[in-house]
Amino acid sequence: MLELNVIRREPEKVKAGLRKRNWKEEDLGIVDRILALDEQRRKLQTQRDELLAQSNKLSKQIGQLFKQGKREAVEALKAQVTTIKATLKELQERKAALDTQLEALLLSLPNIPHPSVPAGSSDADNEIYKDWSGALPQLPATAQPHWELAKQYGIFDLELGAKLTGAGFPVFRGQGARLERALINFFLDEARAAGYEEIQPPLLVNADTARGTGQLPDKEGQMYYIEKDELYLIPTAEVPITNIFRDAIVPASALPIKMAGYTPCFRREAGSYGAHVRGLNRVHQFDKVEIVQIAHPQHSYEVLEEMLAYVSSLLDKLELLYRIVKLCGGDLGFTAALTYDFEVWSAAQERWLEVSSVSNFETYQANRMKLRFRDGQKKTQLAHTLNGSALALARVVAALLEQNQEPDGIRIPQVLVPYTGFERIVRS
RNA sequence: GGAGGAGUGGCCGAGUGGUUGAAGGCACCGGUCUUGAAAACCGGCAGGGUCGAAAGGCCCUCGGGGGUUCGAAUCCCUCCUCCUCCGCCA
Repeated sequence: MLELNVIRREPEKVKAGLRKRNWKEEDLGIVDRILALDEQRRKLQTQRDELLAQSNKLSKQIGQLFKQGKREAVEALKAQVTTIKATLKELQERKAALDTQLEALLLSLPNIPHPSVPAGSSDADNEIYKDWSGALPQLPATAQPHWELAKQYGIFDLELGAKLTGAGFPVFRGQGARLERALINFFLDEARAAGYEEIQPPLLVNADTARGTGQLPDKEGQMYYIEKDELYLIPTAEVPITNIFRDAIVPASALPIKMAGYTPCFRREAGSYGAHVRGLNRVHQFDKVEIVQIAHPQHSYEVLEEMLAYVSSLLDKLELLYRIVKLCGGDLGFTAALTYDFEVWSAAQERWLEVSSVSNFETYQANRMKLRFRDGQKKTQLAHTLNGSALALARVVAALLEQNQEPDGIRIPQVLVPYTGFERIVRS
C-alpha cells in the first residue's frame, strides 16, 4: 500500500508511476479521488475529535459534581452529553464509511516503479540487465526435453500426480526425489553461510498475513483457500517469512534482517497451454528456498544488488547458464518497485526459464504490515522489504536435467554430489 | 471435541465504573558521582491519527469486535489466543 502522505505530497509522481504501469489516463483519477476522500476524512475527524473532547470534559465534570452530591447539576450535564452523542454517532458512521472507501482505493493502487524501470507492456519489453556472455551450447540432436528424460530415468511422474491430486502436482521418485532434496539442502546451507537465518514457517496463513505482503486482495484467485478455516496455502515463503515482522518496530541497528526458508509453494494460476506448461515448466506445487531481507530505506538498493550477486553465485555453482532481466513497467508485479528475474537456459527446449525473481518493495509491504524501525531519535519509520527466490526448484531441475544429459546418464554438478550421494542419474 | 483458568506498555506486574494511557519493578536511553566501570542517585522511556511553522493541544488504542453508561482496563455479549485437566491422535 502506498503511503498516504506520499500521495498527498507527490500526486503527480504517483500518476507517473501508474502510467509506467500502462494505466489508462482515465483511470488515473483514482489518485484525485483518494486525495478528495482523504481531505473529507480529515475534516470529519477534526469535527469528531472536537465533539469527543467536549463530551470527555463534561463527563469528568459530572464525576466531580457527583462526588460533591450536586444531583441537579449532574442531570443537566448528562442531558448535554446525550445531545452531543447523538451528533457524534452520525459523524462516526460517516467517517467509518469514508475510511472503508479510502482503504479500498488505497489497496487497489500498485507500487510506484523505481525510476530505472524500463517502459513497456509485456515481458518482450524487459531489459536484459546481464546477458549470458558465451555461446549457447548446442545439444546433440538426440537431446530430450526434461519431461522425456523424467520418463526415461524415473525422475518425476506427472500422471501419477494427476491420479493422486490433479494436473500440475508432480511426484518425484528415486534419484529425482533425492535430487530435489539435495537442492533444498544445498540452497539452505548456502543461505546460512551468507548470513540468512533459517526459518521454517507455516504453509497455511490467515488473511491478515496474506494481506501484509500484498497477496490479498490483488491476487486472491492465485491462492488455494481453505474455507472452513479461512486459511490460504502459501504461494511463496515470502508471505509467512516477511510477516514475521508485521506490526513490529525494530531498532535500526538490527537492520538488515536476513531470513531464508524452504517451503513448498502452491499456485492455482490458470496458466497458458502447450509446451510452455509441459513438464515442470509450470506446476501447482513446487519447492522453493526464499530469501527475505528487511532493510533501511537508505540501503535497500545496495541490499538488492547483494541479493542479485548471491543468486548469481548459486547458479554459477550449479554451472547453469543464465541471464538477468530487469522487468519493465508492464511486467512488474503489483507490489514491487523493482524486480530482476533470473532466467536459466533450457537447452532442450531452447528457451529461457524463470528460476528466480528478486525484488525491492520499498515501503509498499511495510506500510501494509506496519513494519517499522526506530532511527536515532524516537521516531519510527517504515522499513523496506526485499525478497528473492534462491531458488525455485522445479525449473532448476528442468534445466539441470536437460543441460547435463549424456548418452548414458545425467551428470550431477560437482557441488551437489555431497548432497545427492551420487554423481549421475542412471536408468534404473 | 469437553471442563476450568487467563489475556494490561519491550518484559514482569498493580489496577473491578470517575484526572489511569495506566502504580511499582526490570530492561533500555541520558545525566550526576568515579581515573574508568559497577553501585547509588536524578531524569527520560507505548503506538497511531489530527490540528499547528514550532512549542504544544486534542482524539483513539489495556487480545479483536460489539453493547450498557454522562463516564469502562474495570460491567455485559461475541470471537480469538494461551495455560491446566479429560478425550482423540502423528
